[in-house]
Amino acid sequence: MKYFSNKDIAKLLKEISAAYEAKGENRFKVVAYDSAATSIEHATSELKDLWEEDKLNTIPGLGKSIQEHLEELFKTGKVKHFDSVKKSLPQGMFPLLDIGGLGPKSAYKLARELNVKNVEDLKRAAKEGKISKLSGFGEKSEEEILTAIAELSIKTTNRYLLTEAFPVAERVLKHLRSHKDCERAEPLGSLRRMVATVGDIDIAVASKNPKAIIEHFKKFKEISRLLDAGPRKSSALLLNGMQVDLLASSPRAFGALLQHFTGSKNHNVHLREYAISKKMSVSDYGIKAGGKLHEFKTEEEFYRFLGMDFIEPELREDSGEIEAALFRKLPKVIEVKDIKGDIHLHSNYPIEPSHDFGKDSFEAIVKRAKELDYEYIGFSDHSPGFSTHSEAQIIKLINRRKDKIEQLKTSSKNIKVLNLLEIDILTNGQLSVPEEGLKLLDGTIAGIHSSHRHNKHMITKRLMTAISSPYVQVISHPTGRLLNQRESYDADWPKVFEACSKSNTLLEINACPNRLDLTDTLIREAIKRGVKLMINTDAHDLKHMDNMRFGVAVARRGWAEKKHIANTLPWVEFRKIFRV
DNA sequence: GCCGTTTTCGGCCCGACTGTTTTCAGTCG
Repeated sequence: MKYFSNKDIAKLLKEISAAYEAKGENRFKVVAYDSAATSIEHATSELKDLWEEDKLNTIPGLGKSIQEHLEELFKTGKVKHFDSVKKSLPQGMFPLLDIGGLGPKSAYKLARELNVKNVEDLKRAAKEGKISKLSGFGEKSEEEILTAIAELSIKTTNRYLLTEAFPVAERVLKHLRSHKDCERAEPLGSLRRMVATVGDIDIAVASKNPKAIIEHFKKFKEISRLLDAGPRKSSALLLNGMQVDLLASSPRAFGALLQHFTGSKNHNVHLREYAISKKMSVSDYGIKAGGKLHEFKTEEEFYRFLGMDFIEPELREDSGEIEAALFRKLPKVIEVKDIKGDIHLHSNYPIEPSHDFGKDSFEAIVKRAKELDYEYIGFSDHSPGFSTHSEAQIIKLINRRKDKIEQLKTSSKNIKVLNLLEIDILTNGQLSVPEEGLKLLDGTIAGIHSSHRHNKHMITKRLMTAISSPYVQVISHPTGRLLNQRESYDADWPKVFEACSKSNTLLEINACPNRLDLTDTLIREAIKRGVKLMINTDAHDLKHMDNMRFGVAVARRGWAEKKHIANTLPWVEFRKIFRV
């Protein structure tokens, strides 16, 4: 049977939402399906896994009815009710929903009136001038449709890594800040919330002259097409296919704008519903209460006015943060400055020829670590190939490297150095370095680097074996995901967490921007189960050592506090984890 | 269809922008 990924399911629910809207169903039902779909798109666990663990109800917006439909989907591969809903409509409307600017109503009308079956048909109809003849459509909309169809191919379907999106945002910000009336310009939306991947770039500007800012924005060199531009809001598609949304407001009301545009959407909806219950009304202009609009320069004032604590952007996912803020129960989440060391670092030390190793020397890494004010670092080069070396050879190589690192330990002032290796958890669960070799090290980081497609049972077994080893202190990138490339593998996480908690094995939060692994939801789950974590950059290059902030961000999204993260400990405490 | 420090019934965020209109519907975030 077909595997249904979150993406597939979200698309399916969006189609059902569109179908209901086209049919003129209760609009709240339409919204319910749509928000369930959005919620699933943003979920960081696969729904199939959650369903197997009976935890579908942890996804906001999935109630009894949709959960039952999903159960049917996972069991039988289809949902009879969905099929019958879609069947009563022209099938050609669904492919049209991908076209920007076309919603359910328009897609339905076009599919029905023009009998189009797909995007190609619609393109032909537009070129023949058939669309502009329909009531409700005109020449402009016909033109818009053709443009939007042309853009389908340049608009990438993938979401962007934070490291891809930030530089683009920086260029837009630089352009905006060059205008004399720009008082502040900030990246918001999922970028500010540090979601692992972002779909577009949202930017807010504080200015006494928003109109001038919008005019200035329109002149940004990288704009391919302006999607819309009003007096305070504008959207544009860039040459690289990314979309930028810009919102400008007076500095007086910038707090509410920051809040509004940071999202998430679900957070805002929940917040506004709460406001209504208190006879207030929230918008991006401020908070209306007692017939008066209250404006806020900062978000702190904004949240305080609603009677709650300030909520860090990374927490705004409508996963309990509003209730926590009301009851002063928000976590004091970890910050970059709390980090005292980074122990997953790859050097250019040639442990064996033709090995995957880092770009920089031990010495250069030590120097950089000192600049970052770290108290300790760990060299965790990959272990020598298991299949290409005998045990004796592996031990010899580890010994040789040990000598080099020991020298470094004595010569390095003001920073402690750990002699570690990142070893492989082999397909049979065994470690890639024999016990005698492990004894030569201060500790090990173990990770799965092969056979990622093993089933849940096998992966869990492999992880459990590594966790139970007295020589393994840390499990690296525990889910194995590579954003936009490879899904997480499946493991029995509750079981893994329990084992880690018992053996005091640390789970890594890998800060590499295309990993961010553990994921935010698993971090939160792990913490609840008493697992200790640590954040490492897995740097293969000095520059990568600066990625720590992404690891900290994902930890924050998982509600991690300083006390949950082992490498916030000072050296005297931290060393106890290792054999030093 | 979802959800609950406002309720298990009866509500459901708020506003901008566009095009086709003569006051609004559709789409988007």
